[in-house]
Amino acid sequence: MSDFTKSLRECGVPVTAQRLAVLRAVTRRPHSTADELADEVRGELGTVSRQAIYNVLGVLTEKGLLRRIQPSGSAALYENRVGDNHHHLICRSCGKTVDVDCAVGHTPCLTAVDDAGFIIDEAEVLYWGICPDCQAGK
Amino acid sequence: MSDFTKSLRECGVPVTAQRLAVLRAVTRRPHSTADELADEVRGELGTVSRQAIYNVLGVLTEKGLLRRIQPSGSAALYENRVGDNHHHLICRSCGKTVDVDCAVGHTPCLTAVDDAGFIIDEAEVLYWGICPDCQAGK
DNA sequence: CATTTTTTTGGACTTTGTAAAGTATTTTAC
DNA sequence: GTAAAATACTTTACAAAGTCCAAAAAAATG
Repeated sequence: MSDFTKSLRECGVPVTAQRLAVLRAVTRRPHSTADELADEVRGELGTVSRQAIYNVLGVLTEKGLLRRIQPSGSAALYENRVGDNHHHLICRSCGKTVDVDCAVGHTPCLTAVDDAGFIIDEAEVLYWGICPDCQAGK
Repeated sequence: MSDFTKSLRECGVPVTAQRLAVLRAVTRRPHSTADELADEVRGELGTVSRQAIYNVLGVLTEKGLLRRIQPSGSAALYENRVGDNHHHLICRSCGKTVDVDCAVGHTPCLTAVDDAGFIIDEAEVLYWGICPDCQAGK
């Protein structure tokens, strides 16, 4: 049984070809949009409906197998690196997105903050800047 | 001359009724979507095109008079509190968004991070959780 | 294996945002 | 102030991202 199959079982969701293919696609191409993942999945399975992709991404995100990030000015991106407190660097020029480990290491911002009564479960950090390639004028 | 007029002049952009009304609307209702702001503006000016709202929000954001935040799963939100390094708490349940001062005070995350060669100009932090009202089951 | 639950499909629809061309307003220079 | 030039606004059309819904298919359950 594949690792992905096991993950799905552990989350209590039925195992389908589409879900396995989405998990593989996200692993191959982290920080991809739903549309890009749909292309990847179709390369494996043939025809897959757009709705199925959105359903799968929604379920897997909800179950914590995937993480969704939504940078300003682009569609939502998905990645399978979950469980650690890493953040993202995004290029304002080309949109390239790369992982970056948390500055403080242990959910830094989550603790030292006036929480206004909120129960906080996640601190999402987006660093905006210009990537090396765009600095070089490529 | 109103403060908003002065701000626009200082940014070198022509002063129009629509721009002033958008600035007032954002001040009255920070963390609003373009659509909500359009309603506010129309309450003041009567008919205003959707495109004008988007144009104005774009220009003012670009000039640094407004700030745009784009939480996952909702349209972009705008606020007029700029220039300080504050962040946002967002309720996963009702979407309520409130300001929160930066935990460390001085662009904390911007400095201590492996920047992968990026030139970083902003660290955007979104804290996700459940607001007091939703905790109370309202 | 049959039943029940859940997912996937396919199409239409909504929301959010952008583009382009023409008209109106604001600014700038007298 | 007034006229010319620059800029913004309106209107219409379009595109992208995502959702809704009912029927068909697949997976889980007993």
